[in-house]
Amino acid sequence: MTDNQIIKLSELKSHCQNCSLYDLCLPMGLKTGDLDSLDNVIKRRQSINKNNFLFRLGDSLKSVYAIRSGSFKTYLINTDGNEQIVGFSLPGELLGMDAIGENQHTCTAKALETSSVCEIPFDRLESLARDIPNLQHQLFRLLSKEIQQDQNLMLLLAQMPAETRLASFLLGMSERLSKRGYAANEFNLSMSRGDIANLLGMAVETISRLLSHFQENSLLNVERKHITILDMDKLRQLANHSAVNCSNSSQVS
Amino acid sequence: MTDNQIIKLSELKSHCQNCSLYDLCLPMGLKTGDLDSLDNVIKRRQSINKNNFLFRLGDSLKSVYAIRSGSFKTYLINTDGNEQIVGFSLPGELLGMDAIGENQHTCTAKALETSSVCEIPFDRLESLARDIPNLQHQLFRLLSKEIQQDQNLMLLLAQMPAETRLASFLLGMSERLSKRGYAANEFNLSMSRGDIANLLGMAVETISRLLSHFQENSLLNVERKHITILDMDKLRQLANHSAVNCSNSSQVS
DNA sequence: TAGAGTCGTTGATCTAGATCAAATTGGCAA
DNA sequence: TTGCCAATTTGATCTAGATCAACGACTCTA
Repeated sequence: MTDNQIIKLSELKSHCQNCSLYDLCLPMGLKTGDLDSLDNVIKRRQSINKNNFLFRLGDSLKSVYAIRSGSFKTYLINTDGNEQIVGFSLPGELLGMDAIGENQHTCTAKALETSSVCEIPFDRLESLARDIPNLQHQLFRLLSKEIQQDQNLMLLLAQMPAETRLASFLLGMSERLSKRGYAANEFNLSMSRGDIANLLGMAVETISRLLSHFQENSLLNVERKHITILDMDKLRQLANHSAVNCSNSSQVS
Repeated sequence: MTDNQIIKLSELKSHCQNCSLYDLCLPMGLKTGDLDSLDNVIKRRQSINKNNFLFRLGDSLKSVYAIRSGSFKTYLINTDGNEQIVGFSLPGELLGMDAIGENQHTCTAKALETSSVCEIPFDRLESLARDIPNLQHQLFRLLSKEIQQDQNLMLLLAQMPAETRLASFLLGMSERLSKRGYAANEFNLSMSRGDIANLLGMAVETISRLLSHFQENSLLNVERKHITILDMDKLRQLANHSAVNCSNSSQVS
């Protein structure tokens, strides 16, 4: 690799236009000129180590964050002091929009692995949205999509048995990851069994047992965090043909 | 009542400025000039009979609706064809924002009783939001508030026992109704036991038993749909000091 | 590289709340 | 009014999945 190429590479990495997540992230559907405006607003790259916080419940809203790599869990703290995970976030998703209502974050976002994000100061994003109708519409879309996702998760929690919940969760992860260019049938879960259990309203033991059970039935291959989906159709059947997108963060498409 | 008064009354009823829900509804925080613009956009008054639909899953997004009187339930249909209620909506709340993401409604809104709404064409609202920064911010707030509410309901569904769920639901209804000027400790539930059970992910029988139980313990007085809260503190305790706002519609404050 | 702590798995038991069954009440159409 | 249907209540039973318990496997630290 020549010096020239190296320079180009670093240049590539620093603009929305050339970001590999371009069509997943906020810029989707913006015209070139508008993209430049957005580009100017974004504070690029910030690295967060595993178990560190991107923001915490109660933090005042300064920025929203586009995830470049890694993953996060977002959770509430209930009155007993326990966490309730409300979503896992993957690259290309926008995190932190929850705070707009109260001007402060209503949940905490913790890195599940070393991750990197683009920081977007919110006040500038909001004023930019007034100048770029398309961006305003995009933001409305993101928020309303998130509501839909949460509602689907509510449905799952309110009336689906454990098996359906887990199948639906795995299917959702598979779909989201495949959108990001990863294999649909083979991936690593960055979150613990406990985190999955918490999100789905079940006990860790039940998650573990179901995974073993899925493996016995040749639906999955489970090797610690590494999941291989062997029979997608069967999994879909168990999931009632509905994959939950438990992102609790905003996805464009 | 003189003719003159009648005329004035009808005039009163037809403008946001004079609506009794003024400070609950969308106009909150807008300046007089901006209010006039909003006023011009609103198609006033539409009456919906019990069990009729305000919109249905799949309908294309034309308008959002501000509830003037009555109440609605909003629900999804799961893959087995069963409904999953995601919220109940009361006067002063905005219904239909769910549709922005896909440009079509992702849930169905059905009147629980004869109700009346103000219809607000969405395209005009969106363009108005670009001209009125405060309105744009207001809309962002509404959407993000709804996300918060849904997340709190998720927490309830994922980790709280039946008793806490119902107590929290009743507390939420009480709080919302009292904001609307009704008594906090005495109200009518417009939805059936079955609807409550569905929202909270429980069986009708459990709802019924718990209500009887609450009554035995002098927490409540239950007479069919009419609920009187006798011991608010105790109810709060059972609810873990968290009231779910299961509005699935947007509330300003 | 030993030791401690965390995470995951598996088995045994228990229980909150579902499901099934039946009686009671109320609302409403004819 | 009567009769019917839907909603609610109450009781009896059953079960999915929680909880408790014990152990094996990884991972991090020193």
